[in-house]
Amino acid sequence: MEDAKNQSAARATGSATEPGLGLADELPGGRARPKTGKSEQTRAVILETAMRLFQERGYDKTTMRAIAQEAGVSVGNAYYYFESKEFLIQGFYDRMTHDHAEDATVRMRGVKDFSDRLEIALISWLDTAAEYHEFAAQFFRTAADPDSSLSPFSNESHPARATAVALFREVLDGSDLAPKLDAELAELLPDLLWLHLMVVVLYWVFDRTPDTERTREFVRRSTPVAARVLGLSRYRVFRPIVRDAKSLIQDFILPTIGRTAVK
Amino acid sequence: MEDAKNQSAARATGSATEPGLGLADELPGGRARPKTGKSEQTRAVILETAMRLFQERGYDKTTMRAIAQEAGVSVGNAYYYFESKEFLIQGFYDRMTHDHAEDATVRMRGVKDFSDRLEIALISWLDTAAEYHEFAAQFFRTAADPDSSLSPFSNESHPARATAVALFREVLDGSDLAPKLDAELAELLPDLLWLHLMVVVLYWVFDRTPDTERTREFVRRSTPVAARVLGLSRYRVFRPIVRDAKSLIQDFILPTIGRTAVK
DNA sequence: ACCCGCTTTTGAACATGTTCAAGGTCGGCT
DNA sequence: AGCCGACCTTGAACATGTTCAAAAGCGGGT
Repeated sequence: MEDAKNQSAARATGSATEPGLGLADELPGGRARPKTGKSEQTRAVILETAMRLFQERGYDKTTMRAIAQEAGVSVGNAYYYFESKEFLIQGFYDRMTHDHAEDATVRMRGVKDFSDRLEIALISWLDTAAEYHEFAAQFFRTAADPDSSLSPFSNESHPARATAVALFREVLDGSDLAPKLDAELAELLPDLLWLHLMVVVLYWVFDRTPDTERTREFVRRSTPVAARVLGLSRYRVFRPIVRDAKSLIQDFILPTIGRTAVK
Repeated sequence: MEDAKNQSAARATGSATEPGLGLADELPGGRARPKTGKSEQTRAVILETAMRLFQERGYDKTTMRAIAQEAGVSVGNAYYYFESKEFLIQGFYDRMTHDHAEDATVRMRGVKDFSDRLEIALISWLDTAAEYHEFAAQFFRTAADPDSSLSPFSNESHPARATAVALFREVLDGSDLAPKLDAELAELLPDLLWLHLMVVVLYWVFDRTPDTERTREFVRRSTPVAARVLGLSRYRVFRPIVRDAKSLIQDFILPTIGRTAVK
């Protein structure tokens, strides 16, 4: 559990932040390394090829040899840029998060009702992720490993989560519910709504209905309930229970998922 | 996603129900097959050996070759009894569920307060699972695969879940809370509490504190909140929201997790 | 005793993720 | 030009889960 971290690894760092179309024109005369751009390009080719093959054949059926061959490089070269096969998934993760945030923002424009905004954000995720549902299960298995850096919670260095949480902050802030809420609670909500998305994702992964219609219905049904619970939270009677829930979330949930926004 | 199910597999069926000490003395002159007991014994030896090695070295570090060698059989023979390496995990799963139910029942004896009973049941699970925490992560990754028959929800043929749900029914029924609850809600609760356990398990898998102290604290803090929410549910004001939540659970949660008790 | 068919067992072969020592490329320095 | 060192690239070798055709028990019918 504490080993296997000292081989030739330690390469394949950073990047993975670009949605996929980067060509490294930026920072022409960078820090201290020449950075011909050639290297970045090789990396990009490998990633693009992998993502395409994953989508065409699924994760398990896509071999590293096939990726290397299609990308026109050697197997070892792929490993020079990506620590393991799993790390190639990161590409999807980042791209999806980016696309989702963009799409949801557009769709929410003009909508004020919190429940509606939340539903839009979640449905938007389902639409964005739709084309990957086929092999999402295999990808999910990997993401569930706490030791993997691909785990949605835990493991720092995940700007994707920050992007997603920011989106949910927008869901809340742009709604008519925001001004009515307790400030402290409002502070926790973006992370909590992201957690709601994680639950939806879990549901979605297991969903085998056509077009994941069941998950969509689940979203349509659960968002109004969530909205209603939040709406009620400001009444006096609930003061104590809201306090409990808040501290529970603050002390035990957020610290575990990477405290994106907490101070 | 729909293939690889027609090879030499289809063996390695049933069983996996015994906590581990079965020797097949029962049913001496069984149905139609001789069933020397030899076969069952080989299977048992392989399973026991595998479980021991998993515990000693972890899941990934235990090779099928090592299991076979230690068990004194050939690799192929292990595959004759177990469809894959993952299926060996089932042994743990079943044993733990059994031990947990037994231990929790004893510990709850005499305790009436619902919150206390729930806490006992959950802490009991943590104690039962403690020795496996080391390699639980690796096991968890497998369990997260919707296509795997080891997934805690979905995939029928899991008596373990029924056992666990029955335990939580006992948690509720033996408490002072039971008579105060709406009958319909009470019917859903066992499954819901089992879901609570699943959340705790998720938390536990990611928990790296000594003796998983953080998870224990999480349990101690979350059970009173759960109890309070349930206690409140019988008041009139909440009628509508309870109704919403109930139908949400009934229509979307339970059917997905294998409707252990629903009718 | 012998053969038949079934279950059980074997071990070599296969597939695929991963490693690694060796070599190649390239920009700059002398 | 020629060399240096860092960065890239290669492909064979390795580790391990899995398959499969063949062989080895084994029980009963003749």
